[in-house]
Amino acid sequence: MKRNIANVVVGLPIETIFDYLIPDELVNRIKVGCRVWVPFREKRKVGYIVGLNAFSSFKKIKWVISLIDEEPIFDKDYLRFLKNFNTYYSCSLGEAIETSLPIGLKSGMNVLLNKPIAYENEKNNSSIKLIQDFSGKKKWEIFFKEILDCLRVKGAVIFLVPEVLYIPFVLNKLKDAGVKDVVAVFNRKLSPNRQAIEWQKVKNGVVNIAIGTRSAIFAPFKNLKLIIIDEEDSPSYKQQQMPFYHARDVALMRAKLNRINLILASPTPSIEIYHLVKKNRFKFLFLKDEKQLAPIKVIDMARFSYENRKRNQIISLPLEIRMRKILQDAGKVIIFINRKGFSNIVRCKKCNLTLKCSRCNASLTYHFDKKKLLCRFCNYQIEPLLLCPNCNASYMRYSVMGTETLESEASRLFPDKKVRRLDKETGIIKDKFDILISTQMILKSYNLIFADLIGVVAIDSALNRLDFRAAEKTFSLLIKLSQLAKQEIIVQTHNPKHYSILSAAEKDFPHFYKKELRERRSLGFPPFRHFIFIMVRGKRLEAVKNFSFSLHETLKRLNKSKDIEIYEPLADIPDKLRGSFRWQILIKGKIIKKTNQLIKNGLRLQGKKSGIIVVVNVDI
DNA sequence: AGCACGCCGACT
DNA sequence: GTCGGCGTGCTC
Repeated sequence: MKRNIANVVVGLPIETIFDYLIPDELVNRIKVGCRVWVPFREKRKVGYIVGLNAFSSFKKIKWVISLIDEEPIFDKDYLRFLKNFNTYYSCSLGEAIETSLPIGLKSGMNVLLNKPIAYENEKNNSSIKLIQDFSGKKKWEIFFKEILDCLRVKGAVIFLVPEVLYIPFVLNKLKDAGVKDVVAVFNRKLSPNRQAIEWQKVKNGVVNIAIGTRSAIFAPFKNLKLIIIDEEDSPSYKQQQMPFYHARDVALMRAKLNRINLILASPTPSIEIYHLVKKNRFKFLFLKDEKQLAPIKVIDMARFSYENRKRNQIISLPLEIRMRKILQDAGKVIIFINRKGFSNIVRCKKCNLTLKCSRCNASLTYHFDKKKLLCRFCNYQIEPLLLCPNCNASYMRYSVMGTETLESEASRLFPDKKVRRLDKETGIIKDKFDILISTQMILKSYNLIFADLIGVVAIDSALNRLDFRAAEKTFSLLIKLSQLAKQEIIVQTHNPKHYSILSAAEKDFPHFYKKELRERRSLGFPPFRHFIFIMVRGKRLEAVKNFSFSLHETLKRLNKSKDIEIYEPLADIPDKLRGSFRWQILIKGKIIKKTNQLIKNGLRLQGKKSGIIVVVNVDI
């Protein structure tokens, strides 16, 4: 029977599979996985063949214009993975295919592909290993051993790094370790041509190693046997655009379909991975090492608040004294401040109570524009308080702090010392410093910048952050900083008893993870529930709000499952970005597939509205 | 997504 | 009358 009907998907948010007639001269050349040019509306578009058939139930069928690839750009195995991907992340198969491809291939760029060699993929027996390494050195020995073992049996490796900056570092490490193989580099910042070349190297089996950022997880190796994810807990593995995939979860997906050894490494593993590893009794290597983490000293700011208020300083007296000593001995100091912007927590000046949402345990934050205190998760909101509801004796402080303030304060305290600033704007600093005022950027310097003393002055803004990972991020931040300090860390906090700060100070990992997991479980947070956000945006606030609330109603009405909770629409933070208002609906679900199905049904029933864009963010 | 079709208000 | 705003629906 002549299979002259091509089942085609396109890179649009449409789930429909379109049928096209295949011209006679192409019938024997066209294969599943090939790209074709097809007429689509009044234009031509790149289509991806996902099936071949002898019949079509569609009447007004059009002809395939031409064939782009003589050999498939994805095989059956990879297509299976893409199908898993598109159901999980609630996008179309066409969008899934296009996210997996280098930029140029979407617009029909020609590539030269070899005939595929038969390769038998072993199924379903992946091993997962988590490495916790403080030195950032010992893990490399394991990486290299695994890589060499893998290459020896003609397997392929994907090595993921969180930042572009790490790629040359890893390449050098590989060279030093005697890995002479050619390596493909994946990174969406490379030119389209370069991306296509690197991709072809993988596809044609010219290389067996791919290194890169997030998108490297799609490297189309037929013989993939090993995936290494360094700094596994880095948020940069999560794409902040549709489809909102997480490279680590995509790795798990690929590992589920083929026999792959997955190695995840971090000095501070993510809660999700820690839980997964413990639950399934995967291998967990805890590498304590000769270089101990610097001791962390906690300063209870409540006890120094009087002096501080009088001095009107961010740097507390004990920290200043310690700095003076270190600087006298020609040592270096880093003052770490959490965010460049402003903190917006509300705290009682006297008893240090911070206002929290009773339902979510998340801190309420003050929103200057609305003049309201609100919880990000459940829409709980109250009028800003003047007096503290706890002690009734003092009024609430709406604090504000930034890096510039600190810089001038440090210069004033130590006029003869070189004060420098490191944040996203200033970039990586090259000149010497005595005192460095730094943001989160310091953690991206791949442990190249050190100091004798690190003062952490605004940890509370990390702790009171508006997301459920606040405690986890605080804990890992302190541990990572203690890798960079030669002598000690001093943490100024109003929450000296908080378990994330206490367990960091005591380097008590099991305690932290146990406590945090218990908390997450009781609140119905990940990893015990999936968080899915339906994000609604548009130019007109009223339209966005109306749509959100109406969609919320529809979803509520449709939902029959006890495993799915749908929360009231809530303005995103910031609620206006690049001229668009953004609202979101949080959905907590036990099973992704079921939850996504409900969302899909809800969106279909709700219909589209002009000027309103809806995207779905799975596993925030 | 992106584009055509179609149905109401403001205007030469 | 008809120009254009945007709401609706479809793309093999």
